Amino acid sequence: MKIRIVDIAKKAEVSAGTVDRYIHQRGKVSKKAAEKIQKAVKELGYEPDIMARNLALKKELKIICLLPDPKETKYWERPDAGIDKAIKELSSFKVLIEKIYFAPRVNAFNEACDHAIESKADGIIYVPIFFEESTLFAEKLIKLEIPFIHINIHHSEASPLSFIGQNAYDAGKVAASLCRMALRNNQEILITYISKEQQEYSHHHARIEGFVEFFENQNTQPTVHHLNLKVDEKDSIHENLLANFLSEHQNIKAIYVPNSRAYSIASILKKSKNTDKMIIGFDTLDANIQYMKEGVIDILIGQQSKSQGYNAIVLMFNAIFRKEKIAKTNHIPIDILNKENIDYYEGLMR
Amino acid sequence: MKIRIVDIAKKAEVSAGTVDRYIHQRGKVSKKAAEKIQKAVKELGYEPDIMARNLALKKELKIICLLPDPKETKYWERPDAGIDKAIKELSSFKVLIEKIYFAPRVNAFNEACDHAIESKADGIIYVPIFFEESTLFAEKLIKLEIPFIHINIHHSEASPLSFIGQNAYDAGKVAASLCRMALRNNQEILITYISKEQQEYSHHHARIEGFVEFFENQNTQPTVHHLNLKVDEKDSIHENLLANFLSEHQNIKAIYVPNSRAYSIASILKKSKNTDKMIIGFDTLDANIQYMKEGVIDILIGQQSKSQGYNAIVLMFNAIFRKEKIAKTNHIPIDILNKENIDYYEGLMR
DNA sequence: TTGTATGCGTTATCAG
DNA sequence: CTGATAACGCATACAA
Repeated sequence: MKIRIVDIAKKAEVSAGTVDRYIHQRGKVSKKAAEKIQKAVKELGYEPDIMARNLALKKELKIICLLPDPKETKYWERPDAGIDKAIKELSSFKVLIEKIYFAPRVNAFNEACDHAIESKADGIIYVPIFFEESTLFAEKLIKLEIPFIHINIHHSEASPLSFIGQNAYDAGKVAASLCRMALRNNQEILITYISKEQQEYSHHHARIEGFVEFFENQNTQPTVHHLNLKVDEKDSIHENLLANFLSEHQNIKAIYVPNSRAYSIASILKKSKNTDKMIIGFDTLDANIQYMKEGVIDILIGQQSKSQGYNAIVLMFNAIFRKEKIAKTNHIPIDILNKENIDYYEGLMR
Repeated sequence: MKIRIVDIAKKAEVSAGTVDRYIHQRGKVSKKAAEKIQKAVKELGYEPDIMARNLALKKELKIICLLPDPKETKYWERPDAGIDKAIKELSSFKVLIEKIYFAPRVNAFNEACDHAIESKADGIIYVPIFFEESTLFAEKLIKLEIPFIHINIHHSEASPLSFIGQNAYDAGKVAASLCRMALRNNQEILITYISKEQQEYSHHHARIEGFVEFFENQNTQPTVHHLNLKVDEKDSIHENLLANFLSEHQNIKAIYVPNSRAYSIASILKKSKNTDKMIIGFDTLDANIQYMKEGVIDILIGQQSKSQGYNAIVLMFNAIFRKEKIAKTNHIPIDILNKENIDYYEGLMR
C-alpha cells in the first residue's frame, strides 16, 4: 500500500503541513514534532508521489545547457538533438530547459557562462571545452551552489556533479585494436591530427596516446608516423603534404584520424584514387558516414552523441527534481562502426 | 500557456464532462457538441496532462511479459534485468507489470500463454520462440483486442504491434565483414552451429545466411565450411569432431558461431591449446566475455539484450497509456565488441 | 445527452 | 511554530 503524507502525519500525531515542512526542511519544526515524524517515516517508509508533487508545484525548475554552436561545428548537432528529445520527454514536468549556444572561442564561451549565471538556473550542463575558463566557471558555480554536469570532455579537476562521455584513451585503444586486426606484417600506420591553430583538445591527444600505447603492449609493433595539419590551411596544401608523406612511406596502410575530420582525409584519398589505405576515424557526421558507405573510410568510432545530450538532461533532472544521487562518471560505450552496421546506429534514440 | 479541459470546454460552450467524454469517446455526445469541441481542440491544441491524469486514475493498467526462464537459458537474464529497470522507472505510474517465465519447451510456452490470457492484460510482450504456437497465440490476442509486442525474435506473420530486436541477417553480415578484415588470402572459415535436437531457430539461420551471402558479393571468396553440433552430445564428442575437422582443413583460421554458444568452442580450443584461430560469436554472456578477455574469443556481436527488455516495456506503456503510435519495427544496433571495448558495453543502461 | 461535485497526493498560503 | 485548506488538471460517479 502507498504511504502518503497524511498517513505519516496521523501516525506522528501532527498535521500534514508539519510533516511537509520537516521533509523538505522548509520553515521551522519543533524538536518533539521532528522526532515523532522521523520515527513515523522510518516505520512506514514514505516515498513521495512524483505525479502529485508535479501537479501541485508552483515554480518550475530551470536547467541550462551550454554547448558549442552546431552551426559552427557540425558535431554538436547530435548532442543538440538529444537535448531536444529530453526536452520533449520532460515536457509534462515543471522544468524549463534552456539552451545557450556559443561560438567555439574563449570569449564567446565566457560570455555564455556569464549569461548562464545571470539566468539563475537550478542546474547547468556544459561542455568544458576550454580548460582554464571551465575551471573558473566551475568555481563560480560551486560558490553559488548550482550543480553542474560535464558532457563530452573529461575535466575532473572542476569536480562536476557528473561527467558523461567516452573514455578517450580507451577509445584510442579500440581504434588501435582494429588496425592491428586488419594490418599485415611490416605495414605501417599514419596518425593525422587536423586541428585549428593553437586549439588542440586534450581528449584528442588522449585518443592518440591510447592508440600508440596499445601497440607498445603487443608482440610486433608497427611503425607509427605522425602528420599534423592545420584546419585553416588550404586543401591543396593538405593534399600535397599527404601525398608526399605517403609516397615517402610506401608501407603505410592505415590512417588514423583522432577527431571527427576523417572525411577530410577521405576526400583527398578519393580524389587521388589512392584506394588501398584503411582510414579509421571518429564520429558519425554525415560526411564521415557518406565516405564509409562509399568504402573510403573503413571504421568509425562512435560515441553516441545524441544519447550524451539526452542523458545529461535526464541525469540532471533526476538529480535535482527527484533528488537521486547520480554516478560521478558515466562512460558511454565505445562503438565500432563500419559499412555494415552503420544503418542501425543509435537505433532506438531515433 | 497550458490548455486544459476546462479551457476548451469554455470555448466550446459545453461542460468539462462533455469534453472529457468526447476526447475519450466514452458515453454519448451530441453531434452539435462534438463539432464545437472538435473545433475548440483544433484551435487551442489540447495536450492532456499525464501527471494529473495519472493522479486521478482509479484502475491501473496491466502489462504482462512472457519470456523464457533465465534459469534455463542464461541469455534471458539481461532482457529480464531490462524489464526490472523499466518496472522501477514506471513505478510512479498506475501500471502493473507482471512477468511470466516459461521453460523453453512448447507445452510450457502454451501454458504461459493461456495463463497470460486469463490474467486479462491490457498489453502483452512476448518472445515468439516457437513459430506456430506464437502464431496461434497472436490470433487469440488479436481476437481479444489485446495489443502485443514481440522481442528478440522476428515473426512478422503474427503482425505484432511492434517488433524490437536485431536484424539477424544483417548481423551475420557484420560478423562476416570483420572476418574479411582479419583474414588473409586462402584462409578459410568454419561455421559451427551448436543447437538442440529438433530446435533450430530461424534467426540463427538468418545469421548464417547473412554471413555467407556477404562473401558472395566480394571479389575474393574464402572457402566456408559447416559443422553442426548437438547440444545434448558429450563435450568429448564435440572435441573430437572439431579437432578432426580442423586438422583436415588446416587453412581454417576463423570460426563463426551464430548463437550465444561461442564459449563452448572457446573452451575446446583453449583446452587443446589451439590458439591461432579467430572466434567470432554472439551475445555478452559472462562465459563469452570471460573468454574474450582471455583472448580466446576475438569478436562478439552484441544485441543490447537489457535494453530490449527495457524498451519493450516502455514502448508498450507509451502505446497504451499515452496512446502514442509506435514504430512497427525497432531495430537494435548491431554492436561490435572486442577485448578493448567490452567493459563499456551497455554503459548507461547500468 | 449533459453538468456538477468529489477526490487523487502534494504544495503553498494564511490564519492561528 | 502549527493546522487547516485551497489549488493543480483530470477521471469518475451521480444528478439532472
